[in-house]
Amino acid sequence: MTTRPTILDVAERSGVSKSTVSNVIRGGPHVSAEVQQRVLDAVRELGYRPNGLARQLVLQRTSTIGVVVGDLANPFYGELVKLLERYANELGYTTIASNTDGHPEREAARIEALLEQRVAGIALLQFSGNAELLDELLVDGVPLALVGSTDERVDCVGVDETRGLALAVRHLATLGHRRIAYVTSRLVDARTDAARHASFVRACAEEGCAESPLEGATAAAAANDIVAIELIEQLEREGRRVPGDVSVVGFDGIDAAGLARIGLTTVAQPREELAAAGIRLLLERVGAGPAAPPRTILLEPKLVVRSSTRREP
Amino acid sequence: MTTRPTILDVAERSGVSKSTVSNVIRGGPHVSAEVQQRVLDAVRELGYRPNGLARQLVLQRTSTIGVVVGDLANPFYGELVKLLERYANELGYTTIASNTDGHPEREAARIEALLEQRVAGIALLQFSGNAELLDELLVDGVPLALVGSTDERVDCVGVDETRGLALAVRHLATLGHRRIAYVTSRLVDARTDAARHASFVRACAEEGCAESPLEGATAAAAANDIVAIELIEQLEREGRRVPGDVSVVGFDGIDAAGLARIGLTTVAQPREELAAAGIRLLLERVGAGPAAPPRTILLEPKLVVRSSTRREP
DNA sequence: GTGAAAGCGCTAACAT
DNA sequence: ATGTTAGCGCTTTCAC
Repeated sequence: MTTRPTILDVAERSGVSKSTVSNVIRGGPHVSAEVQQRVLDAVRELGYRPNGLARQLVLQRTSTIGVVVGDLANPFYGELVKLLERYANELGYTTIASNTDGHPEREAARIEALLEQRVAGIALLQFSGNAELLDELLVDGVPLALVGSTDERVDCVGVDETRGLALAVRHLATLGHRRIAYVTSRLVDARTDAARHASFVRACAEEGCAESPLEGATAAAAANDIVAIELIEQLEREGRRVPGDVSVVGFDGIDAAGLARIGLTTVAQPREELAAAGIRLLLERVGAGPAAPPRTILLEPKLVVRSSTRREP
Repeated sequence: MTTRPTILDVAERSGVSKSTVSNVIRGGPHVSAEVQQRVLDAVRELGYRPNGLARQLVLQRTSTIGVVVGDLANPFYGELVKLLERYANELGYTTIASNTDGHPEREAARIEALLEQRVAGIALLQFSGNAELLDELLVDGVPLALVGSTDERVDCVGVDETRGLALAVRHLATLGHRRIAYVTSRLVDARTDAARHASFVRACAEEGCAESPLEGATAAAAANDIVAIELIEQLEREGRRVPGDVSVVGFDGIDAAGLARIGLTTVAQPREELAAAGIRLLLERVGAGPAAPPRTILLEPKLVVRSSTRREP
């Protein structure tokens, strides 16, 4: 046998029809114990493995969900993808993760590929914000969930960015800082960056602080933890100590931030909840169809104070 | 139209047969420019998207490769998965990444699911070493590639662990260290851990060093960078400075190791080459069939000296 | 309780 | 150059 056994081979070997084999494999009804045993034996002897492709084709639905992420090497998203897979698995779904490296064209291409595989739905992790693409997906009725960013038109779960940055800026203001820089990098997706920067500006206004260039600032809020950690590197290379000369606060709450030698004060996102809600939203959408109104879930971020921030002398 | 258009709808709309549609879609031969245009128009107007499931079913082969990884949240593997996907894409393949959390049962289950999806092959990233499982896969003729670990029975690409630990131990010995600890953690897969520990022991013998418990050691070699970084944390929490009181060297070469505040001396693995060779090996196996003898590619690790190691006073 | 038959959407000979 | 036809492996009525 050079080719894989099919359901027909199992049927032949156990002396029943393929419908009966199908019934026992899927735990269907109406199978006598004796026949069941015969079929199971044949399955084992033949090393039969059901063809998921054929099954999904005839069922007209798959239990695969696509996960598209900008940068898998960013541990925050690596962990999110991992959690998304775990929760999906618990509900009987598998995931296909696709990395876009932050390129909108790649993003569109990966989504297209996912759709050709007829995934049940797609979780978008660092969505580029490409409105045209989103429109197409929406008119196509593709079940979608934005995780970690928001858009009124689709289901999404994210952290309250406004509140997160308010937490960060207030913390800095309480420590006496008044001139605060906002720092980002190319690796932060535009959408997230825009949201955080806007929230930063608002928070500054509320707390009586001013956004300043890094050179003149006594503190800095970074777009995320990776940026924050790189910022600390850069600052210290230039001879400005953290937190001695400048305080730094990050966003996300990656593990590395908690290392004693890093000690990054940061606004932590609840990763487990983000993933759990993302999957829940997505699968509810799969069930409800495109007509149901989109929902937004806003989770509470949490300020974790460590040693990268201190009172302005 | 509540259901997705099929190739038949396109055929009808453009007034040709479905084979012709198929021909233009796959860039097949024998299509007049005029018909081609008509078909393309219909595709666009209908928003037709080929059903990859159906195509793969009839083609009897898929262009998906499965990637099973122990811990996606470990940035070394996150990046590896990302690179694997990139190289696979370049060759016209897509990837499905599955996380096992290091559980052998989950590993077997995820592989089974991948096989039911009829993936063309599987890249195993932190393989548990489950010999029974490996046997089954081998007799089934599943194209396999071990990335980052080795086994004579299958294709694999890894770094020369023996050489890597020799580099680490020699470095430490040159600095005057004689009592060296080997440190690991539960999160390191057993297979990798065993290989590295064995290499460590051999290197110690060659360099005239002795493996010592951490308490009495002046230096430590960690199973990987994550362990090394955690070790530094732990050591300093206990009041032993790094590298003042004890030198630490890691393995892998993750980005975090290069941060000034971490400054971890480590044995770096060439990630790009690992990924590129992994995909190449796997796809060549897909082409060559199970009969071809397995190949092992051993890449050279590189010692990167930073500030976590120094001369023993 | 079990089997026969009709597809799911597509590709690939083989006709025309 | 285009159409016809026979499946790929499976699920699912509907008979028996």
